[in-house]
Amino acid sequence: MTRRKNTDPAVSRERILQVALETFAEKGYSAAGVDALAARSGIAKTAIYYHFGSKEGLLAAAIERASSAWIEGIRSAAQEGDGPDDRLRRALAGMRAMVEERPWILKLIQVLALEVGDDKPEIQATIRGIVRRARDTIVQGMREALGLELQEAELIASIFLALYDGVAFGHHVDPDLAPLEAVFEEIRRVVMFMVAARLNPDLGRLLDEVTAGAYARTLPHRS
Amino acid sequence: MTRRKNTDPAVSRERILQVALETFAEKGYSAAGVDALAARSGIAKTAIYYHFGSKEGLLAAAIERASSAWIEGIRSAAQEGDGPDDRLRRALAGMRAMVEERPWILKLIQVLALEVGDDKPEIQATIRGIVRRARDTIVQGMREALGLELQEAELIASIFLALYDGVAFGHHVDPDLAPLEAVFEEIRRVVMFMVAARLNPDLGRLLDEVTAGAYARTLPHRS
DNA sequence: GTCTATACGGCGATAGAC
DNA sequence: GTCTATCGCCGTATAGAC
Repeated sequence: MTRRKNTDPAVSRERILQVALETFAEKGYSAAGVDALAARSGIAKTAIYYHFGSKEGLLAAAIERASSAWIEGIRSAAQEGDGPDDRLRRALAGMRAMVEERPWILKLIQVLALEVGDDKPEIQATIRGIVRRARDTIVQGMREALGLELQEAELIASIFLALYDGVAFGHHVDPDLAPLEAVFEEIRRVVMFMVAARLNPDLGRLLDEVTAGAYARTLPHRS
Repeated sequence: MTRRKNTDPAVSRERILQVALETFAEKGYSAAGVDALAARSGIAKTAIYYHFGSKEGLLAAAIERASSAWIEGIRSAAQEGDGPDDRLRRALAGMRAMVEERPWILKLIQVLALEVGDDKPEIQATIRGIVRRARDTIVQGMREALGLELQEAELIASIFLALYDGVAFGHHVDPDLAPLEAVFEEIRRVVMFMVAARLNPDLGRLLDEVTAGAYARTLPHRS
């Protein structure tokens, strides 16, 4: 009648992932030692290596999980919206909340991509998967919101995503650089601009002319 | 008549900085050991600590130098342009060249900000200084190009910078996600849009209406 | 003030017995 | 799966030479 400590390996995996994510978020990746993770999760250090192969593998697995929840959260928030404009607003509200309340998710993704998995094809693939999924979710969201296939939807989604990443990074570096309220409002207008320019090619050209005209009006003749 | 090994400490400093930047760029920050840097530069390991205090301090110093040259390069490229439109094009060409040819500069800045100097006020200050300088250079560039003080110029510059950072990150993660050619062309239009919307407030409102109209036209009536 | 030699503690990772 | 032991490397502190 000996009680086995852990009948299910999945339980151990979950426990480690949870502790790892908490600790990485709290203290940063490199500052969180594997020994400490093992102690905190009550699981042997070597078991971590058995499950995830390396500390980097652990980070990748933890991020994989967290980013899925994160993408899904924004997606579902957007889906509650009524009409393209409202959907975009809700999506942006969700994205902004992430930057303000859970900045470590994006931070850890960036750390993993920049420092850790630079020459590990498997980890690179994980990150690419996350980025692709995020982009494809945006594309799908635009498709649903507009009810049609947008030209260059993937390009727009990529830029949208890049803008978000960059804003999150900038806010992490210097929260006072620009107020998030204004930044996200401007992102909204920029995204609307990019979409509108594709919905009607004439409109795109018109916008180009209008912006060019704005310059010309400002500078009647140079030198 | 003994020949002193090093009459000038600045020479040592320069040598280390140069080697460090090369090695960090080549192998990544954490993968480049201080031992290797010392061996490659022919300077004792502990001398590095004498000059820069820590490995992080060394990275900060190396980035400080590199980013100055990098900002200045883009700034001077833009200044050769004739008129706002041409200046923007040249600046973007310079920025794109940086992403393609020297991606490690931005990468190292991001690493320093995200992982390394997360809780070291001095290093945080260094990074903020770089970001602020980059943003202010953009603001100044717009001022010179347009010949007037733009409303919300700092907001626009921040978003421009964020967009650039994000694109560089995305390209590092997955070069095939979106072609740089198209991405930078779209950035150009987005920046022009943001600027034009400020040059004439009516124009800003018009653009909002036009984009809103584009949606309405696409979806005459929902459900 | 500039640099070197030596030594230390800690980390990620591995090997082998259970 | 866990445990113990161990390895090699890294960043760092210190004492002292020029």
